[in-house]
Amino acid sequence: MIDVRPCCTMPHTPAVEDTLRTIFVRAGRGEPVGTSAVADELHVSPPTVSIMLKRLTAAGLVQRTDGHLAALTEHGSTHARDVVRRHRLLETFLQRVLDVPWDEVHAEADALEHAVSPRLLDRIDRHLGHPDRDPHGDPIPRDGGGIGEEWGVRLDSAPAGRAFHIERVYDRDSAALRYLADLGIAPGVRIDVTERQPFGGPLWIRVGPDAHALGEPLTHLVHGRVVAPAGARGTLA
Amino acid sequence: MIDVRPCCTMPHTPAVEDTLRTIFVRAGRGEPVGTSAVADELHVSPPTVSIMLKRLTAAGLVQRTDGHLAALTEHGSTHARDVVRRHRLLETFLQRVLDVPWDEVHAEADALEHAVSPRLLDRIDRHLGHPDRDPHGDPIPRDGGGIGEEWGVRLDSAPAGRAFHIERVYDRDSAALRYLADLGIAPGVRIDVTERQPFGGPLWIRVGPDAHALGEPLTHLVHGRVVAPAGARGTLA
DNA sequence: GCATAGAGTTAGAGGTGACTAATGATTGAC
DNA sequence: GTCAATCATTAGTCACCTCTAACTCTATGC
Ligand SMILES: [Mn+2]
Ligand SMILES: [Mn+2]
Ligand SMILES: [Mn+2]
Ligand SMILES: [Mn+2]
Repeated sequence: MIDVRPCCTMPHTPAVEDTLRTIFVRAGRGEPVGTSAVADELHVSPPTVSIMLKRLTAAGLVQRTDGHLAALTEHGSTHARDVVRRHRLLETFLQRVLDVPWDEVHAEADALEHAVSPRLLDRIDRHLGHPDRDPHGDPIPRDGGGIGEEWGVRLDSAPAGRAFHIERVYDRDSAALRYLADLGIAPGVRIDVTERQPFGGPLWIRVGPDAHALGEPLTHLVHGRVVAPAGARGTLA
Repeated sequence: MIDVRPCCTMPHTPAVEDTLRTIFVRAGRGEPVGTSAVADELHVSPPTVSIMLKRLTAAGLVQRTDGHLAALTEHGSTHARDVVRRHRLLETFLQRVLDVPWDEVHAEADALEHAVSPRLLDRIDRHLGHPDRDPHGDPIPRDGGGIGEEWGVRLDSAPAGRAFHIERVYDRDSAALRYLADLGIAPGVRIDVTERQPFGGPLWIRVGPDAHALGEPLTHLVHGRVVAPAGARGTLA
């Protein structure tokens, strides 16, 4: 049995920080936060996460809800946001200063986030001019709140015949990011949704002059907002 | 008892890497590498180092000599040099790109050195233009050997009445580095040794127009070479 | 109703890294 | 020559992180 223990007496090890960050991001995306889901993202076994969640709960950083799901307490959120801030600032720095490609920054930041001191992070933030968003369009939390964590509309639920403004692309899957980048899909890009096949069939889009069919898993990674009827394109073409 | 185990089966944890680096640097300075000395530098207890040295010995990375002293094997040297390369490249990057002050880069690099991937290190090296030396004048090891680890003459054994070209300043003691920087003492600077007091008394030096007395511990941190009689100054003044 | 699949947890174990306290070994002082 | 200081090691604990194997629970399907 694990004792109840205030958060401050628990060391913030890499495993603890990674778990907090994962819960924060998954919950932000509105996905259920279960033991196995977290285990998958962290590449560890479910028992490892089970024990970790128990420790985090005892420390008052996590609350368990009905069906074994996990949610951050307010205190847990504060710590998680700090880790997310480090992670996203580092991603931004790696891309802007060292030209690390889009699909590699996540893995590098995952390691570095546990090794940057607050002072160093501050220098990085200043050097970048206090950026708002990381290379995937994810908001960088600030001390005073700042931009929220809202994820907008997922591409697979965008209506056909409308334009779609891409705001965020989920950064876990490196190969998927490379593929999407090849297609020209990135935050800030506007695409047209031309056709939606039912039952998990492909979603047809246009990126500039090029048409592409996206499989369902890919569409789950892209978030943004529906902006205008695609009919406007007809007047241009 | 710890089994004999080839190096490749032993994880290169931060504790392992820090120990290898510390042995490498201490040995490079010609100082005896004992359990307590390493423990002091790593801020851990002697038993912790004792056990670590036993593991490193079993892995074929360290050899114990006569009086319990430790020395790196050739294989151990290879790994240690890699850690030192990461450490010094990071120090250089932090200073040149992020303006981290001289006396802080060591502590930051001590944490980051365990979190940079080979790919990222390569990008850092390229971004810096493959630097030779870190902010303290320490040589950055390269794959093909490169500059050696020689430490030159220690300032306390420089003769009075001669000029002294500073090549390296030992980077462990942050407060000492700050003090020396205030005095204008840094790699590449030339000073004049004006007077040597015996029995650990102060060493008098001139940095440009300013005269300073250095206590013995400080003189142990500065290495370089004796370059010319200080009498040459008289013709200038 | 019951079997099965999926998710979560418990049990048991091993590796790493850290500590304190006690014990050996060497050296230097008196 | 003995005592004390210094150094290294051993012994004994403990926390953390990870695993596999086994168990529980809860839908879901037939
Ligand atoms: Mn991480
Ligand atoms: Mn990101
Ligand atoms: Mn280190
Ligand atoms: Mn250095």
